[in-house]
Formats: sequence, C-alpha cells, structure tokens
Amino acid sequence: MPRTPRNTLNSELVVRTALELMEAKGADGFSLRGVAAELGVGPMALYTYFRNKDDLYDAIRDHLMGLMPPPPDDLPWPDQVRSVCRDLRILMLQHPCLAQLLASRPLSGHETARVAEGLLSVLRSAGFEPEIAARTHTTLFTYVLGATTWEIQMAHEKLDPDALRRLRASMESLSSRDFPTVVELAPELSRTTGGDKQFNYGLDLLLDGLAARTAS
Amino acid sequence: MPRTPRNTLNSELVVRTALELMEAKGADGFSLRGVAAELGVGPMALYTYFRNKDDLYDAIRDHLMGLMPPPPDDLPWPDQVRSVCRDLRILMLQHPCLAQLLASRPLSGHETARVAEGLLSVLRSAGFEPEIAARTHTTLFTYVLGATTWEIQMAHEKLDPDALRRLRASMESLSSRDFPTVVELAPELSRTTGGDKQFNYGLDLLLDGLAARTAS
DNA sequence: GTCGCTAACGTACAGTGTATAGTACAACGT
DNA sequence: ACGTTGTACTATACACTGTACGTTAGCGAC
Repeated sequence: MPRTPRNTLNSELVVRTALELMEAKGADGFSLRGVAAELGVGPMALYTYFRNKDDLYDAIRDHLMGLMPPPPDDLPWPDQVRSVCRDLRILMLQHPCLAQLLASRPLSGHETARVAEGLLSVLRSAGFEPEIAARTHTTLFTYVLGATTWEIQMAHEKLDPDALRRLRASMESLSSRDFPTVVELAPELSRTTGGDKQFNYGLDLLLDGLAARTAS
Repeated sequence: MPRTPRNTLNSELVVRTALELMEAKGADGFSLRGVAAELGVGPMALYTYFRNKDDLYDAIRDHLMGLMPPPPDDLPWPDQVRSVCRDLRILMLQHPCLAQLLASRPLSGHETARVAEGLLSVLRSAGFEPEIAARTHTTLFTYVLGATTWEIQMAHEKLDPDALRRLRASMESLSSRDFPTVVELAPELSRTTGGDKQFNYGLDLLLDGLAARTAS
C-alpha cells in the first residue's frame, strides 16, 4: 500500500483545501473526509493539525479574516467605519461560509484580532470612551453579521426555483384580510431584501445615530 | 411485533416533541431519530407529516414565532418598534435554537407572517412610505437577528470554562504592541458583549437614526 | 546503522438523514 | 357483511458523518 510521504501536509495547506471545498460544495456538504480525500490522505491525518472539526472551522475563519483590508487612512471617522463594515460585508458575500463561521463560533485568532483592532482604534481616535467604543464595535459587527447573513440566505434562496415558487405561493396564500400590510408590501419586501441599498440604509441609520451622540 | 396504534401522531405533537428535544439537547444533538424515539415510533414515521428535516425546522420556527406577542397599542411608534424588537430578542434568548432557525432558512408560515404584519403595520401607520417601511423592517429584523445570535453565542461560550479560558488566553497572548486597542479594551469587550444594555444601545442608535429621517 | 518520534494509516463504532418496499389497520362502497 | 382501498406506520438498507483507538512506516538525530 503506497503511503503518502511524510510532511506533505501542513495546517495552512489543510485550511486552504478545506476552504476550497467549502466554497465549492457549500458549508453543508463540507466534510473532513472530503478534505482528506482532496489531499489524497486518510481522514485521520487531519487530526495531526487540528483537534477536531470546530478547530478547523476556527482556522478557516481566521484565514478568511486575513483577507480584510485595514481601515483607510485620512478619512473622517464615519467614512472609515463605513469602509470597514462594507469590506466585511463584501468578504462575507464572496465567501458565504464566513457568515456561518462567524455566527457559530467565538472570535479568536490573530487575523480576527487584527480586524477588531482596526475598527476599535478608529472609534477610539474618534473620541469614543472605552465602553462606548466597545459597545459600538459590537453593535456594528452584529449588524453586519445579521444583515449579511440574511442577504446570503435570501440570495441562496432566489437561486432555487422550487423554493422561490414556494415562497411566492405562501405569500399569495395569505389572506389580505388578516395580513393587509404584508400583502401590500410584498413587492417591496422581496425587492428590498439584500443589495447594497438595503445594507447601506441600515448602516447609515446606525451612523446617523452615532453622529447625533457625538454632537451632544 | 406490537405496532403502535394508528393516529397517535400529528404534526403539532411532532413539533412540540421536536422543540422539547431541541431545547434539552441543543440544536446540534437534535435528530429525527431522537424525536422518533421520544415518540416511541420509527424514524420514518415522521415523514408522514414532514417532507424532510428542513421542513420540520420550518414548522418549529413558525411554532416559536407563534409565541410573539402583538405590538402594544396606544404608544408612540418608536416605543412600539422597540417593544417588538425586544420581544423578539427575549423569545430568541428563551429558545436559543430560534436564532439558528431564523438565520438558516427563509421565513415562511402563518405565525411568521403575523409577526411581520405587526411590525410593518406599525411602520406604515407611522407614516413611512412602502419602500422605506420594508427597508426599515428588514434592518430591524436583521439587527435583532445578528445581535441576539451573537449574544447567545457568547453566553453559550461563557458557560464552558474551557472555552472561556482559551478565549482569555488568546486575548492575553496578543501583543499590546500590535493590538494596543484590543488589549486596552479587553475588559470592556468581554463585559459588554450581550446583555440588555448592549442590545438597547444598538436599537436606540437605529431608532435615533429613524427619528432623524422622519423629522426631515 | 539504529533508535525514537511522529505523521499518516486502517479499522471500527455509533450516529446521521432518508430512499424504498412492505404491512396492518381504519374507513368505505356495495 | 365483506372485499377494497388508502394510509399511518414499520423494516431494512445505504451512503454518509466525526472521531477514538491502535498500528506502522518514514525521517532526522545520534
């Protein structure tokens, strides 16, 4: 039985392969055995580099966070904040699995800390007190997380004609007597889920609220 | 072989049992076979009432949404909005699996539509144009989703002493040269994740932003 | 050259969702 | 009263999953 030579694997290679597989087959359908097969290796070989599947997830998440650009310099702080939030959204849209990885595991890792550092330092430089800066950071992060998770979910749904048909049917089956507003707004609701405009609308609401606080 | 008598099952009973199991054993560790066993029935019996596992998930989600109270009457609209958002958060905290169910599947079902109707009608009555009402609804929903998902995640983590220790270690191992702000704000960051104050802070930011738009 | 370390292996287990086929029972038309 | 039919549930099976355990083989150090 021809054994693969030693030291063909390393954690970075495993992470990259795992990420490829995750983007190709979706976050479901991803499996350790699949990664191992892709590497031409037995499933247990991965356990040399990761304690378990969650550990690999953490590594993938941190690897993806490494793709986040730093906040831009020489802009007013609201624009810097906007930029970071938009970059995170774009990254999540490019790598849909990131949404699930962010939502289902605590943050840890070097690259993740780097991203947090970027946003937090912008907020501190803008004059926010430590506690407010921390709260604001969490608020912005969770908004991006929720909004983009939802956007991905909806986009994923729109590609499945069967699901789309079911959704439309369930909307139309609603009595306009019981749910007049939902029926009235059905076109807007399905049109406005997702997209730059929807995301920026919520983000601007938050930033306007912030601006109001710094003015006082 | 003693057969279980016919018509002992119905979809509501299955949903209730599934929900119990989900709250007892967590969203992971939940399985169709577990539900079936709890009901004293073969796994395939469930397929009489649900086309597959996702279908059951949808039913559980809608069942939980049925627990949402309607928006309160006779309050200024911002307070009505606040109330709905807080109620949704509380429901998610009481039933942590709801977060995952909301984030991973499109919205459908009677009770879910009822909740949407409640918030949308508040916004329309407040004078928002259809498109703005829809956008605002999505923004509020996704904020609650993200913020509460994160809160649950963090709370879940705080209960695991091993994970807590790892998190703390990873924070302290960060060089305060590379990540000065993260290190400086470490206490605030771990103190302010989650909790009523954190949630209300972000919610008030959004509502302040909204108020600014209605004034103009 | 040989020893020890450890990377990768093989095997095994307990579990998953669900496709497919079969079975027994309630209701119904005659 | 009696076959017929629809259907609620069962049995079996398949292709998977993550990972615990024990084993082997390749490599660097001596």
